[in-house]
Amino acid sequence: MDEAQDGRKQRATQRRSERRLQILDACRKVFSLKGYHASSVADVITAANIARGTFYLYFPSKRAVFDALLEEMFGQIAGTLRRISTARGSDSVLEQMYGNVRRIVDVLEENRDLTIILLREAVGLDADFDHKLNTFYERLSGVIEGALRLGQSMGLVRPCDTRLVAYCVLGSLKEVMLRRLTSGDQSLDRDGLAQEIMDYNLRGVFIDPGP
Amino acid sequence: MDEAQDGRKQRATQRRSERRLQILDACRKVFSLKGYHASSVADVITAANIARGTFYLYFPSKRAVFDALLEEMFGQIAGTLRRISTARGSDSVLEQMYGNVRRIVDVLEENRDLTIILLREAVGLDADFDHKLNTFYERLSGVIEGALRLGQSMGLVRPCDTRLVAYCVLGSLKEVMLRRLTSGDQSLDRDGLAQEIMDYNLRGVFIDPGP
Amino acid sequence: MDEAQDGRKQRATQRRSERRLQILDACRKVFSLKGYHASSVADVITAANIARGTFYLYFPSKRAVFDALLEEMFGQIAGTLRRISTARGSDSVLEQMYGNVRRIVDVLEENRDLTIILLREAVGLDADFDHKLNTFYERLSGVIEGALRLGQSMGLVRPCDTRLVAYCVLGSLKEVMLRRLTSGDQSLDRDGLAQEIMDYNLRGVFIDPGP
Amino acid sequence: MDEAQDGRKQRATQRRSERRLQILDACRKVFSLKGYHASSVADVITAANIARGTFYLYFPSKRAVFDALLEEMFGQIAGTLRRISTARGSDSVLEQMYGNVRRIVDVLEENRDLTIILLREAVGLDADFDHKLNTFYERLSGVIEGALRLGQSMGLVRPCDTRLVAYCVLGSLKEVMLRRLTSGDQSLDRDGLAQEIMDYNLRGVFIDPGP
DNA sequence: CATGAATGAGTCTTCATTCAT
DNA sequence: TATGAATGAAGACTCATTCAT
Repeated sequence: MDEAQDGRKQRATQRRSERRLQILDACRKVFSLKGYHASSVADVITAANIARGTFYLYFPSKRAVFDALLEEMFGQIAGTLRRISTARGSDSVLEQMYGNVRRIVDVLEENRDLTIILLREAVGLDADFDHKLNTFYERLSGVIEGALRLGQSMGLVRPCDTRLVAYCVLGSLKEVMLRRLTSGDQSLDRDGLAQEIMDYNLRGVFIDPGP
Repeated sequence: MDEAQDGRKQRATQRRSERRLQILDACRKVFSLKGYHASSVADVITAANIARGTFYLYFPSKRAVFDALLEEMFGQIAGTLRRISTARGSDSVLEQMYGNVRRIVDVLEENRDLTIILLREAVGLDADFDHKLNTFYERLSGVIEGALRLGQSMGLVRPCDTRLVAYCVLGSLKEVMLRRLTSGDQSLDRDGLAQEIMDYNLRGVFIDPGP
Repeated sequence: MDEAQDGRKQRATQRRSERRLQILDACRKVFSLKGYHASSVADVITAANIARGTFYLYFPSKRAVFDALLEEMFGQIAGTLRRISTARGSDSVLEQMYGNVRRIVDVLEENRDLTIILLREAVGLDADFDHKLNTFYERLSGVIEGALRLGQSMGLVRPCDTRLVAYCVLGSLKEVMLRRLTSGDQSLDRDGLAQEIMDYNLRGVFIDPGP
Repeated sequence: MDEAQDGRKQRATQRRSERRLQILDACRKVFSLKGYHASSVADVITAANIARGTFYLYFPSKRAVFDALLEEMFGQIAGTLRRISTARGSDSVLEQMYGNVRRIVDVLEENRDLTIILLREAVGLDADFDHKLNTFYERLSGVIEGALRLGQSMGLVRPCDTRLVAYCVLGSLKEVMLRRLTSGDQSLDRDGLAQEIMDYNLRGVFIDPGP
């Protein structure tokens, strides 16, 4: 393969990936506005300013776009999580936990559109779709469960059904963020929000009246 | 009106309400299997073994059935909740709380189909639908928030953003129950489940390492 | 057959025909308000305050009612027409013609509902229906054509294609009455209306400028 | 935009308008055969030999086609009418009138399908539909009324209620043409037909027996 | 690569008519 | 005779996907 060819191919690949991003951007906007199911391919191509056929040149189906968005989101969330370190010189465990929660809140708020899509779009329109979304949450709760197990081994987390509690943690986060993002209520700043979530998950709501 | 007529009318009313239940049952089954949006009226009438027109004789639209199911569910849940009493001779506060959680778990498990429908139904396809579902959850979280406020006034609940924490509680319950009901994992019995949920919501996951 | 039986039968027949009239009345009202096609059997039985099945006990179909109304209307119109008489002592031919037109106007205005139905409801929803309505108008134009022929033989009507002109007469009457009844414009009284129609049909619109 | 693109666009536009005409043609045929209301979209697409979706690609609804046909017809009719001129050197007033009637007859006969649709379509099934059709005839009778007024000011038309007489003229034309087109009776040629209609409308049916 | 016209299976809902009671 | 629950064929319209240009 000569260099001219090589260069041409690279540029082509680049153009292709730009186009892809353009479509993804449009979908993010459209889906978050009307919801995945209510958004038609017509909406998408209008927003992306491309022809109908072009859409199918970059994605095999409407659902494939959703998959890509899902993947993107998972990557971002996973990327923010830091393993709790007990190494000498590290921040306190609580501080590290708070950091994780805070960063997740940041990611979700900064990807408001995507987050709303994820939290609202539930299962039911097609089996494939169901499976993808389910898997996504399973992966998330898997990460949380791992953290809980680690915490237990470090004596930081009380004995509990880690699988079940992971779902609790995931569920509380989902519900709070969905309400926050869709209601637009920003009376609490991100710090406060992260703190409340942390407090709730770490300590619950109870004040032990004592013996 | 003579007695014969009276009797006929009564029987007619009864038959009518039986038919209605038959349709509701079919919808519960179908909706919980495929989801509300993915279920067509055709699915429903097949399951109910009735003619297309008969469906519309008992419900003005597909959504009306959903409304009815929603109402039924809310009634059941609301009916299980008991106000925490500190009157002399009452069970301990913790026991009363546990009772509430346990009864909710019971209701949800015993209405598996309905619960699954509620927990997974997508928003976004129909504004009316969205609104109904939203309102339903708002009512639920309102109940929880009221309980938290009461708890605070009784010195049982720590100071917190009750609205936000109510969403946390709701979210954790939703997620756990959805996973349990859809995965079919019954490794934990209902008592254990209620206990875990209680522990999580009351005490969080943390063991304070102390000073 | 004994007399008791006979009496019973008579009373039954009478009840039956009363019931029939009650239904016809309701149909007249309903059809004239919404039009035949837009009126459902449900509308009719509500208006008649009878059960669905009862309707089909007295009429084999919705269209059959329309036929009956049609017949009734034709009878009334035909009944108003008087043969023009040239016998000594009769009113003048013009006066007799005016009388006919005037009586038709009366009948149509006094059966406003029925008239509107007839004039508005056109063909197109079912072949049977088409045929009935067509026949009705054919009978009417037949009567008019007969009158024209008679007029010709009496030297009162100019030579013309009587069939075609009969349609013209019928058409002009239909259109004028439809507009009058549906617009509610009563700026002209019945006398004036009849006079204008007569003038138009007898003399046309033209003033011969002369030689 | 380069020339190749330009050419492509032009051809596309042309194909589009051809398709549109193909559908309009099919509708004309189908509607005139069964009537607008009785014709289903299924009938139309069968006749046009296109897919269901294609129909909705060119027209937003079944009624929209009707609107288009209506507009087309009105344009044709309005286009045939010539204002009566009394300028020196013009044809005689009678000849000009005859010309108008004759041309209308031509248009109606040459658009047989369309004419039949217009003349028989039922009102009452759809308010929008009713309104469109009504407006159409109001426009037509408006044109006629204007002509009558002009005639009066020129001393050609006798004093009369121009509005009412306009309806008479319209009605007579409608009825005659409907019968002619649907019965297929062509015993009279177009010249004779126009002459009869003219005579009827100008002079009526009467021979004044004189004093 | 890009286009957009064409497709057709699938959706909810209506309503004249029948029939067991 | 009267009832009204049940029927099911038919209707208009949507939209993800394909494919010839």
